[in-house]
Amino acid sequence: MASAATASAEHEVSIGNLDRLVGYHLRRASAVVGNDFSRALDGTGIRQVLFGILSIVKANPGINQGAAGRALGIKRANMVSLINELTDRGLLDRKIAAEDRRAFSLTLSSAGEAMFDECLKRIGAHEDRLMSDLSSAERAALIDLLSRIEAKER
Amino acid sequence: MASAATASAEHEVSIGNLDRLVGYHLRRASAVVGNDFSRALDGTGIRQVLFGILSIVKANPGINQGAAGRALGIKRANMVSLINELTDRGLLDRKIAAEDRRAFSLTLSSAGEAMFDECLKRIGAHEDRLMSDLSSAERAALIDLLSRIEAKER
DNA sequence: TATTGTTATACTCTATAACTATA
DNA sequence: TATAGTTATAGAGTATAACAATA
Repeated sequence: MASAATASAEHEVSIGNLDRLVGYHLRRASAVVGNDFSRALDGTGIRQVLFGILSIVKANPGINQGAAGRALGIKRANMVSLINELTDRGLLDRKIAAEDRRAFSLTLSSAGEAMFDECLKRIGAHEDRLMSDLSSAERAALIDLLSRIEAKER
Repeated sequence: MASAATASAEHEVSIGNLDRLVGYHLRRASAVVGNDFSRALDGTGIRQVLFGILSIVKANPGINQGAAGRALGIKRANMVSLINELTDRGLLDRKIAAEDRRAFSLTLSSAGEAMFDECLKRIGAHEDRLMSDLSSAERAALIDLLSRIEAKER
């Protein structure tokens, strides 16, 4: 006894087996959040990846590109232009690492700190808005479930 | 009293505030699942988007490109080459819709049905593997939570 | 006028291979 | 030899604008 499809804007369109796939819902939910993230940070020029870098540099001052990229799942080759973008904008300071002259030591500039704080404030509001239908226990449970899937990376 | 970071491969790298952001974990988990999806369907030439289209056409025989794209969050312009790819490979049948001569009516060919079944089988195993640390209740709860976030699309 | 499908185009993200300079 | 950063390049995914045919 499948319940009749509720009359929606598009007449009777089912997504079929997709509806039971975690991967499909991850993709869609991630896209919804990503789009709203962009709107929330509109005018800052900061995108999801860039905020990730600011966050990891803030948490690990002096970290180098490779380690930051590894922690974020970004390939070294792709880190180059991202780090350039942030240093060119004056948000990151980059200097040759004392212990390893091949590496760059990254820190947030004061402009970077300010940008980080502004973004974090907006992101907090953005997440609260999108997660408004979840209790705080559900929100924590969601993060826990997602982390357990992330751990399956290979 | 923050607990000391467990000694991991990379020495003491924290992702900072990212760890409390649903959006970050959605991105990472979605990437992990997407990568494993690719490996699972290796050799079929079917990617996540393409499987989505096969699934919706199977569930809604005769649907047109626009409606399928709308249900999947794919722009009409981007549907064109995706549908071409599937029809060129003989997986989809496309014919001018009787009721609206502007539109194409899409159905799975028998090769498309076979491909869908094969993919669904592999995807089932892939999801079971990735979700092996979640109970079935947790897996259902996860899909429910993600659906509630998807509903926030605008 | 609005909608279906189309073309052209561009930007972001991601992936690989080959190079340099240091270790 | 291995690693840090770099360059070049390619393929996906996604976004917009403008057009023809049909509604």
